[in-house]
Amino acid sequence: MLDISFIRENREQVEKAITNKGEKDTSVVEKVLSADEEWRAKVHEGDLLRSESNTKSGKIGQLMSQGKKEEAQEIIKETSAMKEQIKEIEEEVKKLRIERDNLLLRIPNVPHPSVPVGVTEEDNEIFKTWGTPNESEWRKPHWELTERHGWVDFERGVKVTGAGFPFYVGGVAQLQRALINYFINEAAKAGYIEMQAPYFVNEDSARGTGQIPDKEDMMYEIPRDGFFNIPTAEVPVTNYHRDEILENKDIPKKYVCHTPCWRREAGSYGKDVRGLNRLHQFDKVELVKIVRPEDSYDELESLREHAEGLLEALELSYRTLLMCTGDMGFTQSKKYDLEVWSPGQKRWLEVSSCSNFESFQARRMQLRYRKDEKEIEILHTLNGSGLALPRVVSALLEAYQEENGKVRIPEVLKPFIGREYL
RNA sequence: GGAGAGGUGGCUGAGUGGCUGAAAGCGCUCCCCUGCUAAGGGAGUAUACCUCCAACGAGGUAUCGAGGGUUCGAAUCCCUCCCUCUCCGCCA
Repeated sequence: MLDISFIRENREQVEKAITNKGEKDTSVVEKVLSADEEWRAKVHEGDLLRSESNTKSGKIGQLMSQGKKEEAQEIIKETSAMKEQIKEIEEEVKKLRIERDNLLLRIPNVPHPSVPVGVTEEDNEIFKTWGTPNESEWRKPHWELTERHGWVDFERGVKVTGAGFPFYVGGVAQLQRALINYFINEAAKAGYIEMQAPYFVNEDSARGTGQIPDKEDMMYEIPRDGFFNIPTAEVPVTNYHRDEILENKDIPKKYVCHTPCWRREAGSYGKDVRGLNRLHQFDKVELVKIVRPEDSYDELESLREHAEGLLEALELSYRTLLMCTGDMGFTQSKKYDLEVWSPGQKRWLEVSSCSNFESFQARRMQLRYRKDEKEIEILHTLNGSGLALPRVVSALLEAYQEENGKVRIPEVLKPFIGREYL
């Protein structure tokens, strides 16, 4: 959610942001401004009336205690008349407020000036490439390897739950656990506080990070209890400090959290979802930062570098994309995607997405800090995967396979597994 | 899940219809006093929104778990929900 006064003062910039993010109709800005004006006028009208009524009610109290019942009766008549009017205005205020806020929630975050303007993924900028994508023909896709070794059981996953909920068995289960440990350890070294979070969140939390409204279809729901399964640890971890005013000395906050993630992924099919490429449940280690506004872009770079460092330590070739305005999503102001090279599939797989939300999420969730004695300011939030597990696993299996079908264990993971081959 | 108790400011805790945005204490900030230090005195110390102002600032409204209701007027009375605690049940 953008600041309404920011929209008031930077109307053209906001309209341009909407266009650049791929929405043709910018009339929502016009609408939100006029709704806001209407709302403010009504609020003022109500405030004045209530003030008058409060004064009169006070007088009634005085008169009553002095025993002047008749005089009091006079005023009671007056205030009774006002009562209905106040109620009416209050209802209108409420209606206008909801109207304004609904419009406000439909305005996307404004992209940072450094973000390339574009429409589709074609327009994303290749920010950097690390390593050389291995093109050798003999390398098999990971699903052949996992099948041969019995490492991932898709069929029984279907039987027990449904498509997209595989079992990991033996080597790959071990590998995933090793990766999770490695990722968390690295984050801890970099100053992130390790956290374990709930796997369900309530509606307020889903709204806080921007999953609702509009993106509730991505989440699994537990309607009986009013919960959503988390689609990413971003949701519980960022909401951890929702509705709080943090002390200046406690900023920045940096958290690392491993959770399973559930996503309905409606409408996807074909080779995109083959093997481990796209699942309904997957594990991810997530990095979340809550920082001072003036630091957020530096923090985005260090977040990206941290995630890149993990792939480098695993010696997996990757590239980093700077997402263009049209491909970056509603809530972000700047976003990098990290894509690892999958030598068996000969394609890039997204394994991390590092974003700065500026104050967009923090404003929704009233996440603030005391800047000094006089001022309280909205914080900036960021998050990035560090990293998403299944695609790292597939790239790893494919990259570390040998022609005889065996899979070597990367150097940095050996301490966790304790042998040469998986 | 059943029975009972309760949710007030950064914390502790008063407050059962008007003078309570809220006593008192603690904490914190600033000032004063004091050379003897686990001392004393004073002032200040919630958040959001609206209006006015070039600005410093001034004024108003709302908020005592959340939402609704009663009333001229609600922290205080009524209803619903959420949460916490105690006992019982269940349980990794």
